[in-house]
Amino acid sequence: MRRQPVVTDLRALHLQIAQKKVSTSSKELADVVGVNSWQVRKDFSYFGAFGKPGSGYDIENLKKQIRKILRLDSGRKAALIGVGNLGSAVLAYQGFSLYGFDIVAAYDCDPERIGKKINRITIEDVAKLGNLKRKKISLAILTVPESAAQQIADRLVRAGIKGILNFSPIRIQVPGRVKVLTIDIAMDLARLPYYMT
Amino acid sequence: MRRQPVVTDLRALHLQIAQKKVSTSSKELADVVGVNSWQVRKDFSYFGAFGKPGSGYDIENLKKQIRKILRLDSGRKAALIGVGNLGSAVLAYQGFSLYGFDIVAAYDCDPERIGKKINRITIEDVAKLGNLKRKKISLAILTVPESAAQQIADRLVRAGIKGILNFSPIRIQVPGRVKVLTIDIAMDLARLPYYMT
DNA sequence: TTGTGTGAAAGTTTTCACAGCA
DNA sequence: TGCTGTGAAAACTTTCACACAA
Repeated sequence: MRRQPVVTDLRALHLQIAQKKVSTSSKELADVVGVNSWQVRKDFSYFGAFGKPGSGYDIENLKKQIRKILRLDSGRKAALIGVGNLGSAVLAYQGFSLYGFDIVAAYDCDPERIGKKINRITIEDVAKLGNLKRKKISLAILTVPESAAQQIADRLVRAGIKGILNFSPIRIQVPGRVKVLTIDIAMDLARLPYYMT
Repeated sequence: MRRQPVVTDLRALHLQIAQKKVSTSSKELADVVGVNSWQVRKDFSYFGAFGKPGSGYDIENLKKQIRKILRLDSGRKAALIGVGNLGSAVLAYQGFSLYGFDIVAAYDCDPERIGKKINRITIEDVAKLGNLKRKKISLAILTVPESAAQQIADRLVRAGIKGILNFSPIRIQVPGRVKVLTIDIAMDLARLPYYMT
């Protein structure tokens, strides 16, 4: 499978909706995300033909199509585990609805935090992770300390989670059917000097 | 230029140092980072020949070489701008020294926060961003709200910053000589459902 | 005329397999 | 023998340029 800049087009579309536009072109989308127009067209062509020659793309329809491609059309639910500074920042962040999904639950092991509310979500005891399945939550955001990450990941897998966004700087081990995406902030920062003059 | 998994090898090396090992092989490194042994060798070969046939790599020497390749050998300094939840989490994180650099300054605009200490760093007034040059800081971590990101980025560029790790979900505009790496958490999460079964 | 969708060319990365050194 | 370093093949991605539909 290929890289997936189609995601970035979703954000571009939202910018154009904010400008009350009804249709757009591959050139306009490309300018917003910083690529070439034929890259946008090629990426779309991999999944189908959504535009009209001469007039471009209907924004509402294109948005619907991209959401379908990315499987963001069925109101995905996510849970966040570990409500420290990083977890709180992610919980408070408003940008998820843009992509058609919501963080609907948060878990922590600290009794001080359990029961408190952040952004309308009540923090639950991590012992209750088992209820993820009942709540039909399939995505997890893992913002726990490194030492707890693997153990919590195991429990997430048992609770039926299918995708994990992992913020701890370790490679967590999961069965092949579960997709993990790791964000290692220190490693990302370490990449910068190589590209600096 | 090519992708840069050499960075991930640095972490693997540290794990092996923790195990008091003196030498290692491409196979061992590959297992830790989750790739094939010939991928590790090919990546190294792009920069030189660091190993000995039959016996593998001397860990201390390899670490030195990788740091040199990634330009992490000259004690790089970084500043963090925006000490909200996300900024605090990054400041508190201990993992940067692993890659040979340090966050040595933090800035915010909130008078409540200015003067406070997190992880031995005193938060300064964002009005004093100009002193980055004097402090020989060349990297910045941008954890300010989306609305302030471009404005602060402009000031970072004027203060001589050469690389920015940007956590706001916008494409910030900088001169070509400045390298920006953007981490968009919502977009990363949006990528997951596509890969889920 | 304008702007899509795509086939073919160029460029890059990944994978393989093995010669050769310690 | 054990493990590196690398040339050559395969796979993939990016770029280009243009036929054609509205």
